[in-house]
Amino acid sequence: MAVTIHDVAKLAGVNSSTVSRVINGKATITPDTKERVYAAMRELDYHPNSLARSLASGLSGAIGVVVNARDAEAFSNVFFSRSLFAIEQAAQARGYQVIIANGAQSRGGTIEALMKEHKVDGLILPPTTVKPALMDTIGDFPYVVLGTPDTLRSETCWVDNNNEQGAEMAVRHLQKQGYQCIAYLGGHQKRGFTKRRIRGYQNANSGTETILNTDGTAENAYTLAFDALKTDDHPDAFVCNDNLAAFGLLKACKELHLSVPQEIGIVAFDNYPLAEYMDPPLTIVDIDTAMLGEQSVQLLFRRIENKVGNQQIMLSTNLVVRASSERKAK
Amino acid sequence: MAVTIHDVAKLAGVNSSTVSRVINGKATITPDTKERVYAAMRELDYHPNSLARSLASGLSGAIGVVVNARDAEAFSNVFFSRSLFAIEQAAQARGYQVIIANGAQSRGGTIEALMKEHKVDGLILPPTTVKPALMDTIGDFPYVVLGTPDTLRSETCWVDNNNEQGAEMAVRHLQKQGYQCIAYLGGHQKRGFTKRRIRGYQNANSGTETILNTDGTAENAYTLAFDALKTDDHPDAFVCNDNLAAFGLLKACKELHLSVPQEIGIVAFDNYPLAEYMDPPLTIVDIDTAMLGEQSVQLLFRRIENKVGNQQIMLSTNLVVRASSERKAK
DNA sequence: ATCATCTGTGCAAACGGTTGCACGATGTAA
DNA sequence: TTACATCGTGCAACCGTTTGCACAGATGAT
Repeated sequence: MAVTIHDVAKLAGVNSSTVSRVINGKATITPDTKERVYAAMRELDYHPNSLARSLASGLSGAIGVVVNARDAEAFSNVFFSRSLFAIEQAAQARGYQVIIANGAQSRGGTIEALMKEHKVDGLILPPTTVKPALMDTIGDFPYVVLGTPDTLRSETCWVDNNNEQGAEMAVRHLQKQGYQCIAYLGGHQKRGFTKRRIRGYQNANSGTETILNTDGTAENAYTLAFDALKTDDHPDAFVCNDNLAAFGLLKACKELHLSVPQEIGIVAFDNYPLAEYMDPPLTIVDIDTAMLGEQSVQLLFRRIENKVGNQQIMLSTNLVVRASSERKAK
Repeated sequence: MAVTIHDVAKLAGVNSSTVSRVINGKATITPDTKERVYAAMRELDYHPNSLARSLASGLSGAIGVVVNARDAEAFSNVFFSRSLFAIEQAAQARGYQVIIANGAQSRGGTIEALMKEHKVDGLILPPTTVKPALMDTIGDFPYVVLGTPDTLRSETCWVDNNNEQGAEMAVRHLQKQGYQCIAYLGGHQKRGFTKRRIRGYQNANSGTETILNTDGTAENAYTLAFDALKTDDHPDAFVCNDNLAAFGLLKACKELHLSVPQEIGIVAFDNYPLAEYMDPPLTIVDIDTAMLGEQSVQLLFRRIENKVGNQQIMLSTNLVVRASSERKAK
């Protein structure tokens, strides 16, 4: 049915191994022969069967991106999808396919299946999957964790943005703007990156320490912020764990007639598309998700080619200053 | 190196073809034999090589999801990533892998490569790729378009939500709430789904027709809405093409001290995570992205199994009524 | 008891490439 | 001229499955 390498070989008057070598460019071939092969390929509209290729070469030509999302909302968070965009781009540039696999850990087997059934040559994993059991089965199969694992931090291979540094930067910025009493708002305490952001907050904070952890919703952030702001000695600035928290906070400020940034300063993590349209526009600790995605793929390829051992890459974050924290500005 | 079907066969004392039949369950096998094979598989921790399997069976066991995103923002739009979540889920339930491929049309070849190199058994395509040239090369390869193609609408296979009906529903709802002069705000005119929403708006609208197309940004929506609302006989309600447009509109209303929903009613397409936290919470024409994704995969599988010809599936939308359009409520 | 049918399993040929080895032709140095 | 690399290509084994065909033994009908 489909045209194979043998058909091309016959038409070009050479052996199929020669065609293979022309395609892969690994051997020296007479320009004349090469031309005849190319011509035959063109004439027959030949496309090599990647499955046969993979079987023979032992390489699937794909990488797997594992996600751990319960629902569509978790899956569609900007952090993840922006990184995925960069991952796909970098992989495509190297001729690799990207396979996404959600909820891979739940059945306890999908990650293992992806590797052992030779569906992928390497994996990009979320930090939550990093557990001793998995690391045992993964052996020296190439993988990169996108984020900092809570455990086995120094023995695994990962790429992350520096959340601690980001929070420190946020606090220092607020301090420079003259805010005195800075609080931290939002995020589940149990999540690693929240913990690290809070640590950064604590490192840089010199005033009273106020940490208001939420369940992750804007609603909850609103409630907690409202209560905190009602008190007499309320905080005059907040570092928010994400845009949702900042959104709840803004609402609370509005209702209590506290002006932002005059009375309350706000810096939030994550640059949501809406952040700059908020009222006032939000100052943001921006995570370079594109760089994060790209670096993770590059590192993964180095691992696949066995050029390096486990490595850790920490990218720094950027502060995007907007009106919500610029006291002098207004 | 890796354990193969032959190792299992040897240990179980049978032929490898028997092992294959046990795995695939297509033939009748003596319970006793079956048990021995399973035991051997367990003992050796055998995982069938999917590449060899695919080569022999001619099926890759993967579907490709093609996207057309220039940048990370376009890629991470909630519509797409929510659908992708559902697609992945439905595919996984059938034991299929999901491969994502971005910008596949640009090089003019990636879609073709995915099919002709046997990387996928079927494709989910964005409407923008549907052009006569592609349909020629795609032949009877299984595919489903996620959205309504602008061309070849009746000859292609697609799944979409009923944008026209959604807009009609929005207008009728606003009319019932007593709004008289309803405008349409947002969206590029050239995009198919925007056109269809506008058609729905026109179908149901009985007052003056006002269509304010934007470049897609909240900024632009703000500007256009501001100008429109400054006039004496300004609209008293808007159907917004997306949440961003609604966001710009809300800002304009606030600055002009027009209260929502008393003076201005708003309904917007797409249920962004922040929509219900806005002030006031937005009434939404909700698209069931999960259903959209699932239906497209189910249809694709029917095509792969050659059970059906090209089909079109149109899903209706739901109105989620919140404060932004409930005049009587407040 | 005989013959036809059915069941479970083995054999071997695909599936469509890659690649180590061999070998003739050509080039280079003595 | 001889001896020895080097280069380009063919041969054939191999990657790990699936599957059509064959066949022996069990089953059932007559």
